[in-house]
Amino acid sequence: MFIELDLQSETPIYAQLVDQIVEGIASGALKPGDPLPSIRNLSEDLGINLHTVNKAYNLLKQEGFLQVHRKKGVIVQPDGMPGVTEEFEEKLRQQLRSLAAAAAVRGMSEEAFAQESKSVYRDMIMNRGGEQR
Amino acid sequence: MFIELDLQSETPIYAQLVDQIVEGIASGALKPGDPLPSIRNLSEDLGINLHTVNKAYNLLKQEGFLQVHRKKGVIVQPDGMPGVTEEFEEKLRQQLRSLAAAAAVRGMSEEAFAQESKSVYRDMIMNRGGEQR
DNA sequence: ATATCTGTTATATATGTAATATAACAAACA
DNA sequence: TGTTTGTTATATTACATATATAACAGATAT
Repeated sequence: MFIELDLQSETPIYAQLVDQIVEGIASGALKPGDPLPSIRNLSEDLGINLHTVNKAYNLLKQEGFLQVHRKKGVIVQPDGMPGVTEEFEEKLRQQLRSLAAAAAVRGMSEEAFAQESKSVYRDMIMNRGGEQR
Repeated sequence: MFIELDLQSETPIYAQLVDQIVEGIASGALKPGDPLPSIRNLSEDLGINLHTVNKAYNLLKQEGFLQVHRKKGVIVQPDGMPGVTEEFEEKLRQQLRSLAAAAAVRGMSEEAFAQESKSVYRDMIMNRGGEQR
């Protein structure tokens, strides 16, 4: 796993972990069934506390992106990722609204904003095999 | 001004204020030079503390979206909004990356994501006169 | 069986942010 | 001369973040 933390950032450490793991799954670097480091291992590798990693793993488990077994440890959800729920759509729209407003006020056009969204999505997916969806 | 606060939300009150004012400017509901309610008036209207409104106004002033005068009170930036700086682009990309990853993992396609971005932007601008940019 | 590693849970503590409550000050205005 | 403006200062409450230990029970390997 390639996790880089910015301890000076205003975004909490646990949130950075969540983001980067989700991005790892989206990019294909993490595939369904893949094991993740144990809480203690990862926390030690990153030089942070056990509970910070635990919080991130639990959030991802609650969202359905991870499974946590006594046996297998922590693995990427092998039984299909959660889909586009109405709840997620609503959250997505709300966040996009905030970004779109800030962009529009600064003079960024609708096309530029949509294009930026598109290329960010594409850059994330790029090096993924053709096996998904 | 049409400000609606969700006191149960996990997004801070001051951030909700910032968001909605920026959206007001983006949508054209607030035009350059338009006055905003005084700190005390708005805080009383919304039933929140003076300092919470002050914090929001100050952030917007620092970003260049508002001007604060002893004379005129608080007004929407009349001398041209800040443009698309490199700093803003970077922040925008980072946030879009997080959203795009969550969308991709859930199976939302690149086109659907870009389309969502586009329509959210459009819905925000809709009822704006043709006077901008 | 014994030691070890897993996630899980419980406490406690330090730090920072968010939000509130008062209070006061100086500039501008009617 | 009051009144309203933004501004600043202080104090307090509540909550989130992150850390430090400690212990427990299930699972695994020696």
